Amino acid sequence: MLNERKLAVLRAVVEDFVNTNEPVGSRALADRHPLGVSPATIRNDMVALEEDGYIAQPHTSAGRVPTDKGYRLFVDRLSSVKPLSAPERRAIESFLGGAVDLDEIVARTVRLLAQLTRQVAIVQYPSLTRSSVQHVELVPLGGQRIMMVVITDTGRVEQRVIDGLEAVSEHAVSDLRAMLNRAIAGCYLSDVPETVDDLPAQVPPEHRGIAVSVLSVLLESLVERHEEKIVLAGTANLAAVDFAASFRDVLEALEENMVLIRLLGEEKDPSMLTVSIGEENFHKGLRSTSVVSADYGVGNQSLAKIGVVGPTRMDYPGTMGAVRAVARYVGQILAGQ
Amino acid sequence: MLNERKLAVLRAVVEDFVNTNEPVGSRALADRHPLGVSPATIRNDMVALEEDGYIAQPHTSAGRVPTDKGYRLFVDRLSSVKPLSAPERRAIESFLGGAVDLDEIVARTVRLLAQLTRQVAIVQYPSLTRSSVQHVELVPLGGQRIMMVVITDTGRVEQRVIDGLEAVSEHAVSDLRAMLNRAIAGCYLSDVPETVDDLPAQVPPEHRGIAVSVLSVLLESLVERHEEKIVLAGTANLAAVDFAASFRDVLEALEENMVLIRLLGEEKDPSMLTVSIGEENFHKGLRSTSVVSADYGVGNQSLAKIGVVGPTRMDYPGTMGAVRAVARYVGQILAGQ
DNA sequence: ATTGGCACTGTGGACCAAGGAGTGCCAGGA
DNA sequence: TCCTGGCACTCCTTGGTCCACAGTGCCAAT
Repeated sequence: MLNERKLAVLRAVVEDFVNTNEPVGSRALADRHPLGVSPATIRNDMVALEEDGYIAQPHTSAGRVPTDKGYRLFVDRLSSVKPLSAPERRAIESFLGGAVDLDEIVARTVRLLAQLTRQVAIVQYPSLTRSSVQHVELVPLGGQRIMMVVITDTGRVEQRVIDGLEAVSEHAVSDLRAMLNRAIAGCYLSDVPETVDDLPAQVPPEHRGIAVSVLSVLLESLVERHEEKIVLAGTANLAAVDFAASFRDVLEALEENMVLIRLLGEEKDPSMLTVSIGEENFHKGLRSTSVVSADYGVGNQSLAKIGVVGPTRMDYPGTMGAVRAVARYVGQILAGQ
Repeated sequence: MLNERKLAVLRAVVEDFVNTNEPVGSRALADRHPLGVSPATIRNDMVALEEDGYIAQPHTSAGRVPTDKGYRLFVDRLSSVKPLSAPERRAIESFLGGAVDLDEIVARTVRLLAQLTRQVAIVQYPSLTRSSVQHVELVPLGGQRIMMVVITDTGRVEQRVIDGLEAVSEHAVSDLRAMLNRAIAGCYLSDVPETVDDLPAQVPPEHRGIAVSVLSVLLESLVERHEEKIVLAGTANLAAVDFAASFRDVLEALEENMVLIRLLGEEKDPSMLTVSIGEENFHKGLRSTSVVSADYGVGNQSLAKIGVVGPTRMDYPGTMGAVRAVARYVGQILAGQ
């Protein structure tokens, strides 16, 4: 059905359309690409590609534009991830290397990715469920309140105030702190629930109430309600694009954290890079955008994801290259910390 | 020069233009406002207003549009802050009341303000310099590293990793922790530098190196480099507006934290509400926007600011009412915590 | 299977005319 | 002195027509 040349034509259509943002005609293709055939032949191939739904024409006497299906084929079979140039890689390295704590690493990563791709970048904080507990700190705040601070091995810090409903002594708190740390330091957060299960029993009865409060807040905040933190940058890059859907819809979608999380969460491809094109996106505001995302992590353990949102007519090889490279560097930086 | 009626005309021009987003003519004014005079008279007043630079016409046969100077006069003398309706106030209260920690309070506040004003909302975290230290925690991370966590009375938590360059014992750390807390708990952050000045001298010589490292990081992270944290919401609301400056410029300006900080920082008015209109803004990308900002705080101590960015043709009384109301509620919530 | 030729078709820009909104000015009236 | 109705003028907007252009689909020839 689709011989080599037709595929070459499709590839050329995608590349030209991405460059020019205008429907591309047979003559232009013949001129700019070494296809070795005349415009007429290309036209014939184009009808075939159009019948199969890979390209479409906005109106009768216009050139062709790739459809989502066309982009999909392009990404899957017609293109390869474009590695970054050496200067680009050095720039990444030095830019990310200067970060001092997790917040800064994440903030820099998202800005970097936005700048590199000239699109909207999304970075997820390292997942809590896949991190392990480094230390739990309990700080009496006076009155009946305690602040709990959990520090993970990935540098993430979560804090929560616990209203104890009974007065707590310094002593009780430090006992509880020691016990907690003995129990769960080094433990994966996902294993925390069963690990602390029998802890209240070990607490002297007079402090059991407060221990139960602390544990319930711990579990609720870290495990059950694993709100993933996400940051975003480069929305200004959207202004350069004209979307089929209204701009506003795209911005609105990007402001919803739940949407972003799900956007990155959709893992079709078990390998590193996932691309979700146009109508493939679950959210209707994002039907005219594509999302390129990747896992990052330390070693071969995935901690979270990063991604880029842009128009369907994006430079897929370049974007994929940037996302992959940044994901790798973030992993390295986190490992080195 | 500007008699009562001319001012009334200006007010009417502003109000109508804000409503319709179209240049407003003398006939429309006479119809929609009880000025008690004919269109011809209004026309005469309009030439006067135009000569004084309060209004302008896009082209000869069009109606008038307020200038920045016109808006300024309107805000200063012709309008009054519009209080929120009772249902609106209840909605604020219940929405903000549900927040559990500082992050959530801030996140909810910014969303609320964006929704209320249908514009871009900015909320600054409570300033570190005006908070007092509740507790300092030092956690040995193993090896030569220590994590320092500072908790303030406003619920803000700052953490930083210190690379000690020498091995530290549990014991040394807890000594240092106790000493630090004795010295600076309850102390305003701005007073911390002088308070800890003579602290190293009290440390046994063998731990003095680590004490100095800890103190320098403490000072550097909390006082000198008082990076103010800022969050933002409602950028999608910008899509509904057509700016003189490009949209992209506005979005870019809003992505720069430094710009936002300075935007809120400009305090012209010693009272609660500050309004900065169009060309008054220092940033060129924001020359076609106005900023309404207010302090919030506990008691009469200001902690930080919140604000709204919108087109110069915004509903000033309504926006100012919303900003003022939200600022008050946030203060109350923080006080109650 | 490929190609040059050719008729066909929407789009977009240029041009023009009519309609309308709003103004500035003036002379008359309270 | 101030207000008002009237009127001529200006400029934008809208709609219509026309034309050039880019690109197509088809066909006959190679």
